[in-house]
Amino acid sequence: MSDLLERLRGRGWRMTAQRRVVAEVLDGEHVHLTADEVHSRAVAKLPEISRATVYNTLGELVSLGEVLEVATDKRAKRYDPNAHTPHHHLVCAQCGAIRDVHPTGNPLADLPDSERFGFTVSDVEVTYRGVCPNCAAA
Amino acid sequence: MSDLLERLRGRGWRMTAQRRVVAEVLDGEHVHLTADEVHSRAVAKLPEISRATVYNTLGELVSLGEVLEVATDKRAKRYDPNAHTPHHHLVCAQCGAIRDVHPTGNPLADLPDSERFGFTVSDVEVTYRGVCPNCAAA
DNA sequence: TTCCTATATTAGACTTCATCTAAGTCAAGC
DNA sequence: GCTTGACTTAGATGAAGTCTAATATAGGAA
Ligand SMILES: [Mn+2]
Ligand SMILES: [Mn+2]
Ligand SMILES: [Zn+2]
Ligand SMILES: [Zn+2]
Repeated sequence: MSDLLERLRGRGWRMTAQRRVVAEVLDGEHVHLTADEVHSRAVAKLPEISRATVYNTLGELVSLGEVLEVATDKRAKRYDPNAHTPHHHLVCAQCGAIRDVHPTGNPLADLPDSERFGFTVSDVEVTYRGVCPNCAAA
Repeated sequence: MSDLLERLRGRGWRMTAQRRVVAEVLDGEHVHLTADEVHSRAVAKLPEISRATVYNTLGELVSLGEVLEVATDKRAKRYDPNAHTPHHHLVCAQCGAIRDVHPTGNPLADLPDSERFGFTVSDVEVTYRGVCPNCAAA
């Protein structure tokens, strides 16, 4: 994730303790935290960081294309640092756990012109739903 | 939609003016209204209907499987009366307009076992994004 | 038809998630 | 070290949705 920090500095981002901590919290694979979860974890490293700054920073990271917003359930949005390798999501309908997945096939090619209603289609998002092994065991 | 009313009555649903009006408002193709939009349109037909009743009724219709909740953008949920013919959605990124679409292909088959992480996968939802003709013209 | 009651409706308080504001702070260039 | 415009903050505000407890009514019973 210091790649990220380098890129951000290069883009003229002013580096602050708060921003560094948010970026650190977002490091890892299959990471899809809510803003509140990011805030809790950030507070553990930097007790005085405010919710507003977490929201501001996440919003900036999204604008810069470094983080994706995902809205898999109907609750709080989640933030996905895996923005540079296209992927889709597999969501547990019970506990909300999310995994990154890479299906084969090309869903964009599967939408015939007759089903495009004159839209310019640029993107497709596939969400698989099911029950995770943990929830199935319980 | 009187099909719907018949089915609901058959299931022991107590028929009230409010429920009838909500069901009427949801009639049609490519209908994906927010709860607030349903309420506004219902008020036009039955001025004293409350927001709580609209939310209650929509929730019941969803539980009964007669209406689907769709969360295509990060704003209010939308309610989709087209629950009996499986379909996906094409969303205008600018104005939020939604069309029902029927892509070819079988995305469930496109998720290899190695990408299922032990989940029991039961459902897949495909959301296409683009710009509608209206927004492209403007 | 009238009565009864379980079910439905209502206004408005409350919750959650998110954004905004205006005052204070500080990173980084000079 | 200064200066300054960008950053951070607490708390107010807003939007979407849920809950509550008082009131009304659909539809079956008599
Ligand atoms: Mn992801
Ligand atoms: Mn639809
Ligand atoms: Zn689970
Ligand atoms: Zn549009």
